[in-house]
This record gives sequence, C-alpha cells and structure tokens, in this order.
Amino acid sequence: MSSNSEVRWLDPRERAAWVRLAAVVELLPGVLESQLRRDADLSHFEYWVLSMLSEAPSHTLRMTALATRTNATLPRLSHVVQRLGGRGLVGRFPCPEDRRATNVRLTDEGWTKVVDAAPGHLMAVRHNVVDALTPDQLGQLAGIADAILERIDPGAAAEAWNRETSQSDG
Amino acid sequence: MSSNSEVRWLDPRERAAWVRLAAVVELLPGVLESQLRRDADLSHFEYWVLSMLSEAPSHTLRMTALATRTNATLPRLSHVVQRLGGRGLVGRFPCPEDRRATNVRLTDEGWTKVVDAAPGHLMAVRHNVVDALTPDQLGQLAGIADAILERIDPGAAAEAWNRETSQSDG
DNA sequence: GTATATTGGTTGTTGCTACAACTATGAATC
DNA sequence: GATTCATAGTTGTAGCAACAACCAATATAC
Repeated sequence: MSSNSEVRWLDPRERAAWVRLAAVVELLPGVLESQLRRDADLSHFEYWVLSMLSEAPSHTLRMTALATRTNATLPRLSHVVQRLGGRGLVGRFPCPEDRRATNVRLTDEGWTKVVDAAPGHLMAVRHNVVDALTPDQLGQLAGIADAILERIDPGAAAEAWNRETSQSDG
Repeated sequence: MSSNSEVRWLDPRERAAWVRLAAVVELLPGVLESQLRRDADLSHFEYWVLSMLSEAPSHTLRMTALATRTNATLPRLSHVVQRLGGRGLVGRFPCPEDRRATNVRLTDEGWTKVVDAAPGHLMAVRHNVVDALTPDQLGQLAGIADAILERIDPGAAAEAWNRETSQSDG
C-alpha cells in the first residue's frame, strides 16, 4: 500500500523536536489539570471557560463566542456550561436580540471561584512553563506556536490575534 | 483566601506565549487523532504504542518500559494493550525471567499496520509541525520543550534523553 | 521459614469528550 | 407568505482515560 522509499522520514533534529513536543502535549494538560482539580475542583477547560467570562464585558458571552475563545466545539461547551450551571457558577438565558442564541453569564459565586483559583493556577503555569524559559525562549515560543496554529486552525489563529491586539471590540 | 496584590500576573509577552501554547496543546492532539483514526483506524496513543514496539528489539517490550516510552500510566496502557490484543495487533505473554511482568510483542499484522500507517501520520506531523517551522525554530522548539519537560517530569525527561543518545542499550 | 513491604499489572467505576441526530430560530428565495 | 437553507444550540450515545481497589510475585526483615 505504501512505498517506503518515497517517504521523507524525520532527520535526527526534526525527530528530537517532535518527540519532545509530543511529550509536552501529552503531559502538560495532566499537570495543570491535577493542580486545578486538587485546589479548586475545576478542570483546566472549566477554568478556561470561567476565565474567559471573567474578562468579558458584563461577565457575559454568547455560546459561540465562548466556544471560539476556548478552542472548543459547541457540543462540548454546551455540556460543560450545563454542569457549571448546575454548580451555580454560571447562568444561562436566551439572547433577546437573537432568540436562537444563548448568553452565558458568570454568577457572583462563579466570579469568586475564578478569583480564588487564579493565583494557584498562575503559579502552576509560571512554574511549569513561563518561568522555565528564558525571555528569548518566550518570544520564540510565541512564534513557533503561532506557526503551528496557522496550520492546524488558520481561521481561529487569525481571529485570536485580532482579539488580542484590540481588546475592546465587540 | 488569596490576596491578589501579591500575585505576579503574566505580562503581555508572557501571556501571548502561554495563550498560544495552550491553544496548540488543546488543538494539536485532535488534528493528529482524526488523521490516524480516519486513515488507519488508530488513536494517536495506539499508534505511539505500536511505533515504540516496532523500534524495540524483537518488537517486544515489558509493560513498564512501554509505559515510560509512551508517557502513559500503567492502567491506561493495560487497557489499550488489551484492545490492541483483541484486534490481533499485539500479543501478551508472561516474562520468563520475572513472572510478575508481562511482555508485549508486535504481531506480524501489527507490524504491517504500523508500516502502513506511518507515512500518512508522518505527513500530518510534517504538515502541521515540522515543515511549518524554520530550521532555527526547530532547534529552539527542542530546547523549549526540553525546559518544560524538565519541570513537568524531571525523571522521564532525563531518561528519554539517554535513550535517544545511545539507541542500543538494554 | 514466616511476615511485611514493594513491585508489576489488571479490573471496575466514574466522568468527560466526540460524533451524530435533533429542535428552533432566522435569512433568503420565489 | 410558504419553502428552503443556514445558524445556534441541545441532547443522546458510545468510547476512552483517570483513579482507586485489587491480586500476584518478588524482595526484605526478623
């Protein structure tokens, strides 16, 4: 089915980079996950959801907007928001302007939750990633991750970049 | 519970790097996963397992060794190997030297499977990662990922490095 | 030689995600 | 204004992973 002779295998440099990235991608989520689970009873994705809401005007976002900001599919987000709603951390109500849409808003309890969880999570991110790198490496990482994102999700990469450079658009 | 004033928040540079890495970590597995699932009916982890076996002497490895090489826990590996065994891709038999241990060996069918799946997977890795980066970035990535691995799993990082530099030890 | 601890692995339970099917609203076409 | 298509989101099902409990075999202590 496949003729090996035509395949460009990875040379040692390429292989070294790929094996290490694969290990990071495999292990890093688990590390952050267990810190949050232990200290705040939150999954990393749940934290990200609450965090994005906490940065939004009125602590409110539409499902679709929240989905793109969290790199999630809509079904996945829907389930997670349902669970968070059951715990009283967010509220859901139909959008008055477009009645297909639903708005998600952080409750007071949810706000408290993020504020309490943030320092610990930040410490974990610092310890395992940010503070492990030199300033040069930090800049390199942004460029590298950007290049990869451009391949795996061209639209989202560009959109996220826009959001970041103009924080206050609708 | 937490006094915000003492927390060192991420500055824009740090935040940019972290947000992008988080997105990569969130999205990359799914991309590779669906390519393998579609083309070879294999999860990325299953592929990794078969691949590690294919590189081992006699296509055989003990569970614990296979677990460290795939960054997996033993329970997870056990389930996966059971499924792969059910599909006839690997065989399990007790280790004669230590009867607590079990050896896993790639079957002929399993070997064929990896060989057929490898080119497509390699193309995906090239397209989404390796070929997206400049030679400089490739070197930087290895260093960055290494630094992160050193934090999130010190022992394994060192061990993997040893394996890589001396391919033929027992 | 027996008791205890450690190592190597398996099995069961629970929770989350992916995928697919479905409902409802809005927009577009005729 | 009825029909068709697209958009926004929910719900149900199946499969995988994490965690904990468990069993078996080996090493160690006495």
